[in-house]
Amino acid sequence: MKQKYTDKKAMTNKRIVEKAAELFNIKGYAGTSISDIMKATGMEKGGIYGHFKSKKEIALAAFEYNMNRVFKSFDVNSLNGKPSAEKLHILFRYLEKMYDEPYLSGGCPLLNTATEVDDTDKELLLKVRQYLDKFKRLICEIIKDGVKAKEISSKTEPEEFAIACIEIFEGGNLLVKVYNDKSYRAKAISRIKTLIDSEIMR
Amino acid sequence: MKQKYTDKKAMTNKRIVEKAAELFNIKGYAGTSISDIMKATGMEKGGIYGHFKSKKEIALAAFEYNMNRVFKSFDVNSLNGKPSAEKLHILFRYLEKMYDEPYLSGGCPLLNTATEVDDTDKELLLKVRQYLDKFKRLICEIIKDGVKAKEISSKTEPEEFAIACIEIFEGGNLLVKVYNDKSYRAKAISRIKTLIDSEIMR
DNA sequence: ATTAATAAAGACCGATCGGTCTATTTTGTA
DNA sequence: TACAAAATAGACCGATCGGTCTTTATTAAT
Repeated sequence: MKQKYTDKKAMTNKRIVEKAAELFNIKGYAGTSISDIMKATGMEKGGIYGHFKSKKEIALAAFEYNMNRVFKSFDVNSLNGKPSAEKLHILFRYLEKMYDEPYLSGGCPLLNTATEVDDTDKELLLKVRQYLDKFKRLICEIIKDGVKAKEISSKTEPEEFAIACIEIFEGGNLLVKVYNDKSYRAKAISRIKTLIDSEIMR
Repeated sequence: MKQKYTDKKAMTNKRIVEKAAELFNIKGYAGTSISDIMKATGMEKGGIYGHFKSKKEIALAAFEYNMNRVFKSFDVNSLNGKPSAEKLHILFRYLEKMYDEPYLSGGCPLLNTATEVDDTDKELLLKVRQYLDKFKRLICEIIKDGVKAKEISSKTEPEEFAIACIEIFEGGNLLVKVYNDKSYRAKAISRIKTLIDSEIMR
């Protein structure tokens, strides 16, 4: 059977991506070398290049891995039936937990990757954009549902509102870095909560 | 006279810092090589290392240069006598202009530098912290004056408020990068304005 | 057990990295 | 104009970069 080969390949592939994802998120794309990945995986160069054709291919896979790790375990269906404000609150509380070290070291991959590659690598920037769009859409859908259910003022622009939430969140993530203090993220999220409440009809 | 030597040295030093500042802000610390700086300045390696003892010394000077460029031409005294809300509005309008390309290519140096070095270079991170503190203090002082003048509610926490403004601003700067669209900064600033107005007593 | 296919190892490549050192040029002094 | 000092050039260094290629293990099929 061909299954066993494929399994092994997939497992090794995953090991490389996992380790590389952490390195890239901490030291950046330019700051991480193949030899760093070799040390982290315990593999030799030939082994790694049997899985990826270039450093950038690893970086692309690593970024996707980090982003999926953040969002994958969020169950959208668990929000069903809840008021919009609570939905958003649950989302950001979830993110606060996901962004905690050591689960995700190096901070927000969106923030890290965007700031590094925006002027230097279109392909990676596009991937960042895709995931930020996804993040935005998630918030947008909650808002739209809330407006439909007449919980949220119809004057609320879902896109604008989502952008506002994301900017506060990422701004918070930045200050977490600068002051090495997670409470900035918590406070940012509580400001997002205030913003949400101000859009709720009563 | 010794003056002429010193002048020349200072001028060359400035030329190196200027060019390096742009490169570091666009390509990052790890992504910028000495040979990049050689090309940009038209100087040879020996000349550059006559001015700085290491790449990091150049990076430190370059970051300070970028930050001073952003804040230096802001005249705090010009705010005298104006209402607090207008003071803050003037500040962020000023920043919006300063952050426009091509005047400052590569985006916000605070954002760029913090995200790259937070896990890798304590010295640079400290510099970032210093300038972010300065930024925060500037906003804080305006708020405190406003509270004293009974324009702003005494319930407003100056520190918290300043942090909120900075996070929105930097979040906006991040989205400018991701979508390559300056309007995200403008919209972020208009949300900061809304935030300010909500603290004004009427 | 033999053979074919796959995966991984690791020697090797040219290019470039940050940094040093000496030779040369430019500048100021006498 | 001769000399000293300061500034710059550029050859040179070992280390490391990303990437390739051949050899060696490992695994599956016969």
